Amino acid sequence: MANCMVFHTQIASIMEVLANTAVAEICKLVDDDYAVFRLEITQSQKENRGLRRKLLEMKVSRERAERTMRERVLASRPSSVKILDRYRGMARGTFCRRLRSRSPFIYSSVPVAPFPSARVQMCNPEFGLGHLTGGHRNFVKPAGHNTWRDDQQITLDEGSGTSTQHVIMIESADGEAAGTGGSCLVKQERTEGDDPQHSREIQTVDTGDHSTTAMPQPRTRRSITAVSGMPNAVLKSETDKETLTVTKRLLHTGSDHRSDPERLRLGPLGCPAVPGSEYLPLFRQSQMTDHSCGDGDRDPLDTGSDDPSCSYSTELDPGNMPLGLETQTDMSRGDWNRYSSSVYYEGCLDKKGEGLVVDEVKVEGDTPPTRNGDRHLGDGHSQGRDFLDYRESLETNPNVTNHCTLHTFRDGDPVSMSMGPSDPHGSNDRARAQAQGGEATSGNSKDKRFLCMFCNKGFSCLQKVEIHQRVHTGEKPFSCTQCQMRFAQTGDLKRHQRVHTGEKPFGCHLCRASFSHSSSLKRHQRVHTGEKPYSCPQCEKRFSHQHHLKMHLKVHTGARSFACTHCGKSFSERSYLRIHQQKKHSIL
DNA sequence: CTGGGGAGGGGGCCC
DNA sequence: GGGGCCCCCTCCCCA
Repeated sequence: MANCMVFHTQIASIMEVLANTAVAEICKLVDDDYAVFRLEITQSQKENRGLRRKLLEMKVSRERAERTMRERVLASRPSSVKILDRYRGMARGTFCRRLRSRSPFIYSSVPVAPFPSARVQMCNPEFGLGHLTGGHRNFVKPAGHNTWRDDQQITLDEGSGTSTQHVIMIESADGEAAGTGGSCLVKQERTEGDDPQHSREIQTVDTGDHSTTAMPQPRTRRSITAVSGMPNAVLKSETDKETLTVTKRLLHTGSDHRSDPERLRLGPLGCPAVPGSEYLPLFRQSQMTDHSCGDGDRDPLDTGSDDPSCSYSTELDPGNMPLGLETQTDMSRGDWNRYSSSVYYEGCLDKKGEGLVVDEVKVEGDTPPTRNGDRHLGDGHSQGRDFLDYRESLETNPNVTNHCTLHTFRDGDPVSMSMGPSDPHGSNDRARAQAQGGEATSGNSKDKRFLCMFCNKGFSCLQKVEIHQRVHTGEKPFSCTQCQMRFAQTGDLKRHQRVHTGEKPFGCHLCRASFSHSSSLKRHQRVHTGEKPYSCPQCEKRFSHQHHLKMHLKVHTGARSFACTHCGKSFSERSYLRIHQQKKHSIL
């Protein structure tokens, strides 16, 4: 019996040992698996971060590529604004004026004249020779001149090269409405070499000619407290000696977001540093006023939609000169497209002025989704389109606050009024229609649960989302072996290859015409049916072709977008201009 | 010669 | 993958 008890005890102890061993092994396995899982999770997280980083880099690289493209175009245009290296002095009594120019390097009108450190000056030969110092002509606007013309030359004097100065400018959108009576504040900071008597940092300067004329008091006076905050742009010369900090802050948030300087502040279009130039662009934004009531004063180079990046006909109403930086933009002719990226990207130059650093992608969605203007932002075809579509997609984001009254722009866009064959009074663009119709995305239905990470648009399956997102990422995995063109969708490539093969599978059953596009056939068949779905809203004339209507609308608007650079003669179409130049100027 | 209009080519994108 | 729509571009004809 005793032996039996001992035996049982031994067995029990053995069982316990075995159990403990088993538990230990199980725990070890669990720990190992846990470690493996953790490692995998960590790796996945790293991959995710890497992908996000790549995605962001892709965006930035695309943005830079576009900017480079624009810079090339802009570089060929004479800039009327210069930032001088040395301070040349400036007379007292210079007022803050609104700068406006076609140049992309238009900055701020900063009335810093009373200070030796004045560095931003307005110069206009028309106003007479001001104070000549050091070979630089600084012009002071005389009494009686309340306006600045397009052709005014503007000189920005950066002051002495040894001092670091900050010019902070405040203006408000309602300054536009304030007309000439508005004012702006200029905060000027000097970090070294300041004359104590000029150490005032804040000065309120009336933009009107109050010194000589009894202009009404400005309706708006900005508080200097609004100056505080981070500078929106820090620009540094290549010599790294001078820093010009400009802050613009919107003090009045009116309903018209077109003039929102925060939104238009600095974009890739706004800060293109001219290669090889030491001049630093500060702003290029709303000076690109393009009034539809063109009076022929447009820059011949400004060919409307023809010039994707350099078209900023800036026609101001002399009697209603707004204030400060020009922030009004007339998008009535699709000008949004010209600097769409500047609208949606907040950027600033890095310290070396090497390029834009995209801080964030603004998704305010207050940009009119016009694609009727100029879709050519960059290379003349698809590059700009991507951004437009990206912007357009942003507008469809239900999470995006849409402050913009889209119809406001479209009302001014004669082209978009009657473009749709089914809807002669607007919204032929489906995305636009969706946005306008309140369905911000096409994926609100239950079966469209796969959302685009960029625009939140919904799709029914993951693959469709992936294809759609190529719109945003610019990915074009399908390339043509014969012409190196690339496409985001395989169907597009297949269709494109008919260009090389000559295949035209879509034949008209009423005639012998055949087409490579099904839509071309359908469009062609209107020849037989007499269908003219595109009607002019102004003269009730109808067209079978959308482009016909678009061209026809120019008859009403008087738009002449294509100007000859040799004789200045304007044409409504590029082909007319080309023929003219071939015949008149022997330009091929 | 100019410019309005007709028509086709072709890419982007969505369903 | 195909169909379809939208858009821009270009060429051509003709008053």
